[in-house]
Amino acid sequence: VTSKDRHVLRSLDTQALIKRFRRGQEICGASRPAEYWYRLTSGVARRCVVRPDGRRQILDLLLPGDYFGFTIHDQYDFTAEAAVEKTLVACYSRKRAEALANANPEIASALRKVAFDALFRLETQLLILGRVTAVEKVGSFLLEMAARSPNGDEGKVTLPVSRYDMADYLALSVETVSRSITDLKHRGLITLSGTRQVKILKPTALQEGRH
Amino acid sequence: VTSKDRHVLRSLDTQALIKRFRRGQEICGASRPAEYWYRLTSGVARRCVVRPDGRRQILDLLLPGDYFGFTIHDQYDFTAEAAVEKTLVACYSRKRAEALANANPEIASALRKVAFDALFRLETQLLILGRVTAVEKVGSFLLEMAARSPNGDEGKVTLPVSRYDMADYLALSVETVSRSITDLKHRGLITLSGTRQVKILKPTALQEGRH
DNA sequence: CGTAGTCTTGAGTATCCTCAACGAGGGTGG
DNA sequence: CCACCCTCGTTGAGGATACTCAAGACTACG
Repeated sequence: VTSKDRHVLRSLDTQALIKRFRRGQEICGASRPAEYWYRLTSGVARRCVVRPDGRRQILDLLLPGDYFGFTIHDQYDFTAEAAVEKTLVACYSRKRAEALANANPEIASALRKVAFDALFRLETQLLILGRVTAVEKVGSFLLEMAARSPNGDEGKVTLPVSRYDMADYLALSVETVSRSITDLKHRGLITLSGTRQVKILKPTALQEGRH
Repeated sequence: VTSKDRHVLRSLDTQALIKRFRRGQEICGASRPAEYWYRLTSGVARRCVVRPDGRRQILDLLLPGDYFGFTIHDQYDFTAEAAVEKTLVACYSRKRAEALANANPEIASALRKVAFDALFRLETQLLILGRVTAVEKVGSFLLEMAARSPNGDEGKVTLPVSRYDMADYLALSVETVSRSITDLKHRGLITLSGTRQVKILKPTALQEGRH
């Protein structure tokens, strides 16, 4: 997604509805008519489903600039919730956005690209979930967050979510997530300041994971 | 994706290149220029990547009618291979397809939908990977294959891939996949005719998984 | 200051991976 | 036609890993 695409899509903003959510509030719910496409403006949100066994699986972690809500069905097949206070979301009427896309090829092209972007996020998460050990999963998660953070290149990351959310994203138990983090800390691959501030010291070793 | 969308996209076929692949042959390779979008015409293909530890992860299983090759980057970030003999693939020049989409909103809309379709396949796989036990994963895999097969409603499925491919799709070892299948058989949830012909007897119990 | 939610650590158990062996089927070549 | 090889599929045994249940620290907030 180029900056030009982002700029083109801003022309939708005149029609958009900006909504504000508190932590834990539902942005859109499963099995309700899929009226809108969304862009996260600020804050953090999670897109999740509840599995037959009652567990929650987070399908996507939304950071500012991310588009979501794409579906082929008439209803959403997921629930989206704000993960922090003061989460702002731009809501685009699907009908109107599609009409604009039909009228303007540039918008259609930009829309395609943000959809491919969502595809790429899902692939990345799939690769993380496919890893064997818990330490590998948590390590890859930290690296992905660093890659998606604005200032992540330096190795400093502020985790956008709680350990519980990390567990539901990685399909692990909270305890295992916590243990993996302390393990990485003891092995000198990361350091912590508080529970959310992580500094990545050895990215390549994090990627490998196995001791 | 409606039949109308499928019909609209067939107008791209006049420009398409139909290629034929043997089992195991590479359709497109990682880190090569992403020139084409693809549609699987007949046969089966797998889209996969190799992880840092040398394992292979299958990111998507392509059945007839599935589109693939979408990426935001200039190069493919995956490898696609035919999984059976006589696999036919329609290759659409990305440039020309985009030009046609820009000229014709109907094509652009249909293209969006097949991209959302790919997104949905990925989400489904993510949900399967997130399940806890191996039996649950294999069970959900069988159900998904039944859902995607033309005559799967009856509960009869022909598995399109080997146990090894299933293992790489589910991020399990081959042995565990095999054991899970015999387990499901002993518990009376499925029956086998040969190794690839599965009949699903109790779909709901398969979904639950846990004994 | 108390309470609720978050985070961490411990102990025991169930699950899955690894290594290993063996059987079945399909091709090839003598 | 048969021996041979190769891939695929299954089963067994042992060890590593993650889950569950449980309890205790830390934090934020009213």
